[in-house]
Amino acid sequence: MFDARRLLVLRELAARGTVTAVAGALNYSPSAVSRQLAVLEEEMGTALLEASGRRVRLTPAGEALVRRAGPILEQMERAESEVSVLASESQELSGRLRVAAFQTVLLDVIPMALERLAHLHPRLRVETGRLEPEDALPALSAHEYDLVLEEEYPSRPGPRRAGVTLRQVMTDEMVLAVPKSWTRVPLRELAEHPWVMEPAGSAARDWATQICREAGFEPEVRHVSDDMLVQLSLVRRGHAAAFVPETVVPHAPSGVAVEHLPGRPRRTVFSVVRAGGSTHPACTAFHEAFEHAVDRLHR
Amino acid sequence: MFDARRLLVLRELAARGTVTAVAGALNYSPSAVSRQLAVLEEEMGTALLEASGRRVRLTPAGEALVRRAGPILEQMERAESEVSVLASESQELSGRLRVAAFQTVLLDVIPMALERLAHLHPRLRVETGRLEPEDALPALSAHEYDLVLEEEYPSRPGPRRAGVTLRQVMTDEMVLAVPKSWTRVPLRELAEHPWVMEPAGSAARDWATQICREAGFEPEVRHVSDDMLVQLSLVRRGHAAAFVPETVVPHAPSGVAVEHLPGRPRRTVFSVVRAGGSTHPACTAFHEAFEHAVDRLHR
DNA sequence: GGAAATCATGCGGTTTTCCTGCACGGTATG
DNA sequence: CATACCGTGCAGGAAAACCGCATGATTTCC
Repeated sequence: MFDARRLLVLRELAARGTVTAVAGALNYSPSAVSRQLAVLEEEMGTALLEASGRRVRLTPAGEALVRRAGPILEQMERAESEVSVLASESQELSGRLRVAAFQTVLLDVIPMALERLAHLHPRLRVETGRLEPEDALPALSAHEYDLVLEEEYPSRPGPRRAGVTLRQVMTDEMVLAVPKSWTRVPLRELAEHPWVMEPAGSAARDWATQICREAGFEPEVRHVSDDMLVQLSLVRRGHAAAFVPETVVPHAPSGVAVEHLPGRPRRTVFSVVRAGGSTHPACTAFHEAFEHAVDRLHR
Repeated sequence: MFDARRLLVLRELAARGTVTAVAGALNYSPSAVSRQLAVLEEEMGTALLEASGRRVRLTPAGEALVRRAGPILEQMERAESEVSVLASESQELSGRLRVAAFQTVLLDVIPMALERLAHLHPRLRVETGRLEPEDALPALSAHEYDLVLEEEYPSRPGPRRAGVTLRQVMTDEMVLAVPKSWTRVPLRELAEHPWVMEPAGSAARDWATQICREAGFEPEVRHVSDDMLVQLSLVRRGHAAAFVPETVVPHAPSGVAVEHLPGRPRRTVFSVVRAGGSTHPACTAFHEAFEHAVDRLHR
């Protein structure tokens, strides 16, 4: 019988294409990954990959094994979660939970949630990191993180994904931030003013652009930043208008005026975990703490 | 993530109750088993077993993990089988197949099947062993054997079991063996003669006893042996009558007369494999060779 | 077309893991 | 109360796993 943990390596290889990339994702050296795969081939009694130029390609047997890997690893994680649930009834929650998030929740909600978690579950070690949305899912399935927070904007449904469980954890009104020096103007009259928006291709940018178009103009994006604090600074100095989530408004310096948008659109924030881990007590505890923090923040 | 192979150890513990017994079944030392379980507990982050007298008992978490173990190990084996099927399309069948059987098939059918397998799949190493029927299933799930042959007698359905796949591989007429010196007599007139039968509690013994009772008498079992050759020797020397499968008749020494039984009852022989391994090419090849051998034998 | 970058994979060498044998402490058995 | 039995620690030796580096092959880029 083979070591199922090696399936993680094989699956990463299928996803990333090169041994070196897998090594980077799993914090191994390339030679270690190469050896792991060689051992897996021995255990399986057949070749799973073949040289293809300077890279390697999966054989049909390798492809088949990758297809089987998901359910196996998911079941293993389900078992782990169930055992942890049973264990948490009689002992303190412990272990490690690695959470990836983005700036606007890292600013306030996450620290508040961490505070509560540290109090309720002192032996649970919660690590956080920032991750670009496109890296989130790969990092999740590579076990680089255990829980990823993502955001979604109205009428922009995100892609539906397999092997993970989503859960909405907060919603957040999107508001308009403009310099106080500007006269109070309706949205459509900002056509002539410069904007600061997030980088092209991001969900926030797409949504912002759409809002402007619906208001009848194409925004002049003079500044680009995915940092809300940078955006607010630009707004304060009179360089741009911006759409920001309500959560960051308390961080807005004086000189920034905030207005509701028509229809009061809201973004939603949800957590993504590997399907097998959705019932893990650490995951449950994080959700509880996160939602508790959101409650406190909204008061 | 934990090493799923340790689930095998845990499951054996659940089935056998003591660390020492597990060690015996898996060919490990008791301290190795103890260590494996301790490591599994570390990997799970919680206790899976607790001391109970001089033995050890599973905790609720341990019980839960055992329940999860079956599907996980089965899926892993299914994956292994699928990979082997793919591999056998492009390369010679290799590896090892451990087969447990009982005497009457070990005498002729198995050697003939081995001959064919050695010819068709020279790189497949087939090992055989003899096993008491009650040890067969535990040995199968402990991966001590990969395929077990069992026999079943008419109107004595065996227990239905989970996690394994059965397949009928031959049927065999049960005949009456008596010394040639005895006058040709119908079954019912053997009431006064001594019998040799298999040990009490075996399926063969139960069936034989039932046959005699249906013929109107209680057999006088003067000799007990599970060895058909011993039984036939006793018959030849005039010490007993016996029921034997037709397969062993060629081994009967002169001096043994064989007669059909009323209704020509047949025993069936079937193979048992772990459910995940039923599609493994080595398993398929064995079935093919076995059935081929049966065909040749019946000609 | 050749130099440089990229990629997979071997080879020492060190650290970690895993197993056996043995001994010890605790528990049932007679 | 002696004896057998069970689980588990502790050396010690064997195997596995990892890294860094070097090598050979291939692609990319100038």
